[in-house]
Amino acid sequence: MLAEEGFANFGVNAIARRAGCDKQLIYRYYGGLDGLAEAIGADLAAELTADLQPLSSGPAPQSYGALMKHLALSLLELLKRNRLMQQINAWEGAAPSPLVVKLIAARAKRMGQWMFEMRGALKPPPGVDAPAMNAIIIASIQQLVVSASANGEFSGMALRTDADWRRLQDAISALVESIYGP
Amino acid sequence: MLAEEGFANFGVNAIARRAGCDKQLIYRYYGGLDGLAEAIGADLAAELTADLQPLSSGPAPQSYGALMKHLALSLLELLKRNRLMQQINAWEGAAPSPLVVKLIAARAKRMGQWMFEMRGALKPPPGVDAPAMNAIIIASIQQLVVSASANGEFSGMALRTDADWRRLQDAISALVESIYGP
DNA sequence: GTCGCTTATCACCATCCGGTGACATTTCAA
DNA sequence: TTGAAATGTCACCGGATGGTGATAAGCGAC
Repeated sequence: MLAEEGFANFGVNAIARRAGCDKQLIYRYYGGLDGLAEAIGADLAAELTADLQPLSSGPAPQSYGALMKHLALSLLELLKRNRLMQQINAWEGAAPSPLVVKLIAARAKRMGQWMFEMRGALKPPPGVDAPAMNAIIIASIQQLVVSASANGEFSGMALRTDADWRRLQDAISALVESIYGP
Repeated sequence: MLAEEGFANFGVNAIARRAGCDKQLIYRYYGGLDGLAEAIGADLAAELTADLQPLSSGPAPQSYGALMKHLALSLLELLKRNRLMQQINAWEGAAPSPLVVKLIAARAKRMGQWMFEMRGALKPPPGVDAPAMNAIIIASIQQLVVSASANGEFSGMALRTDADWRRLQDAISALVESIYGP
């Protein structure tokens, strides 16, 4: 329900209606929305772990640039598929409800671990503010995926067909290379 | 009110309460929320025009790279200051209500005009997908400003103090240069 | 003054929300 | 069989929402 409709009408009544049961059961078994958020957070962390698993299994990248390219493109694919994570991103800035905050924390923790594991001993080239650059790259990916899912485009760039997305992948690849080298 | 609280509790009752008048007046003078959105849209367009005005008055950039750097940094400053525009960006992906859609359209139109005027005859270097690159740059700026205003950071990069923002400016400058040249 | 028009205020409606208490039903062990 | 615990269902509460009709207050023209 969160993945499909977001956090707009997310409440006890709507959940119970959709689940086909009485809302009282939500209070009895989860202790209200707070407890339910806890459960959803745990579920999301598990799902995220499963999604991240295959991405770490390939051959280790040879350079920091190659690593970041892999990371960026992987994140793009993962976000494109996972509508719940899109919604979390979309609602992060709009309505930071306790539920959203909880889910963001669960996601950030898991993502950080993954990044750390994959980085290993690779170092960015000197003279480049890698954390800032990476923040810019990740931020753009998040924004573009969210806008694509909401409007099918961003700032005049269409993001609907596979060709559109391939174009974006190429641009991201070129951008990462021009920052960190091949 | 939109700038401060966003679109979360934006309704006839809340507006009337805040304005210190009866909600009936909103229906009488604006024809409900739809008409009010129209008026706000027009107001936003005017405000945006005023904000964009001084940015176009400087010396014309010498290269496409210099132009884009100027555009990106200007957009960053403008967004940082204009909380209403932050809210619009934040709510674009979350809850595309008719009001948000109207405001987005009003903003996109004005921004497009501005971009077109400033570009003039400058051409990007060959072999670079400039629209895609620009979309990435603008997307990252939007996401970073929204996250900064909501959380004070993004993906582990703090965005609170002036020094933080200067660091981001430097990164954006370096990034644009590495794409388009100096 | 008094009429008519614009302006503002109030009371009210149906609907939804989160939350709670009381009741009916099932399950299962003593 | 009986009785208690677990489970499911329903009705209700106060408060909020969007929306509308009736009523009162100001105010200028004749």
